[in-house]
This record gives sequence, structure tokens and C-alpha cells, in this order.
Amino acid sequence: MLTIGTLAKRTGTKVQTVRYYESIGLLPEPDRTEGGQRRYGPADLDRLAFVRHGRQLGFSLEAIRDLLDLADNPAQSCADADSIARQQLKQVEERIARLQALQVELKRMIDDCGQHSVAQCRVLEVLRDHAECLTDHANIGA
Amino acid sequence: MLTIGTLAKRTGTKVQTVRYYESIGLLPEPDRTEGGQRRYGPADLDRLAFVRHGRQLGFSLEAIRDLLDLADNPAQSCADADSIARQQLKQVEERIARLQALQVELKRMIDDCGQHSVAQCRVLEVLRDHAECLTDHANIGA
DNA sequence: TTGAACCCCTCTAGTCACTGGAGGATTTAT
DNA sequence: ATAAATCCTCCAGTGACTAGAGGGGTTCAA
Repeated sequence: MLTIGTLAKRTGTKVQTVRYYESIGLLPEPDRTEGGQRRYGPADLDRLAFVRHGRQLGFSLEAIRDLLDLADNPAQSCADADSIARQQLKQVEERIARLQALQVELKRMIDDCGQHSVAQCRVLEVLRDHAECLTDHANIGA
Repeated sequence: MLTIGTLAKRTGTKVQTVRYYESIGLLPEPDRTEGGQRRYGPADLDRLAFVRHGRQLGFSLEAIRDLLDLADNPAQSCADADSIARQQLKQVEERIARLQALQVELKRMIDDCGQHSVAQCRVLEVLRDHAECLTDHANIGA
């Protein structure tokens, strides 16, 4: 039986985060000692590892919840898991594209900056004048 | 004199967001009509455009606050603005690298998925078994 | 067995950058 | 004069945690 601290350490999670996952129903309520402390078994370790791994792959907790449901009912369709993963991939690819546009823009700002005097800083110019922009970059660079 | 709605529309911002920026001191308190409604001038439009443009480039509001200070005191150093932009670029590049690692992993999951039966879905397998991972992808794929 | 060290508990509130809604006032156009 | 559209404030919620206060539990050695 593992304490919450051990469980957290083994999965690279913070203790508070484990309790948070429990509070939102992503992890089941574990056994407790007489003193009221949580004690976990191997199944809990697996489930938390699954969650963390999903997070590392950029899945939202909502998506992970769906994937856990699928994993709990293995008779169901693989297609659902596949489509969740495909959605995730699409989002990741969109983010990459947006960030690459920002990268170009930022590099241009910085390159230009070196050649100008203090009073006419290109970084600030570029921010002031949207027209300076080469790319019509998308909404927010998350 | 512009209403808040017009100001918002011109800068691609929501009305609530404009008020939010005012509430955190990013925009100055504007004039008001006798009835208490906000009325904005061209300087407000510029400042808000600057903020929005910064956001589109992925700067945090904190960074934008610093950049606005620099823009307000043009006698100060361009180097500060440059270093903020450089930090931002570094962060963007890190995010791209992380996302590209995720992309590889997700593609592999999805490619493998098609070849397996419902009962042994690769997507779920990969999430279950960290050992399945080729890449040791970083913390959270933001 | 007593004490120290370290862990655990709940609860509340904060983070970031907004977004949404309730319930009501103002402005504008007809 | 009235209707539609916009505006106001205030409060609460999002996602995914994170931090801290104030207290209790567990474990090990002396």
C-alpha cells in the first residue's frame, strides 16, 4: 500500500494534483488508514500513470476521462479512441503552425532591433503597427 | 469618440475583455458620458491595438505591461524590449519542440491503431504503458 | 516512551486571461 | 414615445493545477 506521496513521486505528480484528480472524479476514492490517510494499490498507480501520460501527450482531462471510459470497457470501439487521438493530433498541428508563424515574426523583430537606435526600437514599432506584420498570424499563440 | 463596442470591434477584442484590461490597469480609465458610459479616443485605440498585437505574438499580459512602459518612456533602452522579445522567442521555440515530439508520438499511436483489433487498441495501450513511448516527451504539451 | 522529523489531512484562495450571465440603465433611431 | 441596441456593474466560472494555513498521523531512533 502506497502513501499519496509515494504515488505522486512514482508518477511525477504533485500530491495536491493527485487529490485534485480524485476531487473531480478522475481517480477513485482510495482506502484510508484509521487515521484517515489515503493508501493506494497498484491499480491506482496504473490509472494515475495513464492520466499523466495522457497529459504529457497534451490531452485535456476531459479527453482523458473519455479514454479512461474506453479503457474500462474494452469491448467498445477502438474507433472512438482513435478519433480522440486524431483530434488531438490536429490540435497539436494547428498549434505548431501558429507558433511557427510567431517564431518568424519574433525573429524578424529581434533581427531588425539590433540595427536601430534606442529611440526607434523595432520591437516596439512592430507591436505598435500591425501593418508592419508580414504574417497575418492567428488569434492567440497558445 | 468611440463606444466600447466600436473600440472592441476595431481591435478584434470582446467588450468584456476591454473592461478587464482596464480593471487590471493595462488601459487607462476612459472618459465617461453623463450616463456613465465609456468613450474612447484614438490613443486608446492605439494602446489596445498594441496590447492585442502583443497577445497575438504570444506575450503574456505581464510582458505587455513591461513593453507598454518601455513604449511610454522612449528615452529608455531598446535592449529591454529586445530581451523581452528574445525571451518570448525562446519560449516559443521550446513549445514548438515539445509539440513536435507529441506530434510524432500521436502519429505513431494513430498509425498503429488501424492495424489492430478492437480489443487491443494501440491508442489505449500506448497510454497505459509508458514504456511504449519512443520519445521521453517533456512535461505538459502546452 | 517520548520526541523529532516528516508526512498527511481539509479548506480556502490564487494563478492566467479571459468569458458569460443576471439585472438594470443609457443611447439612438424612428 | 417607444423599441432596439448597446451599455453598465457585479458575480461566477473556465482548466489544470498550485500554494498556504492550521492542524493531525506515522515512523523511527534514543
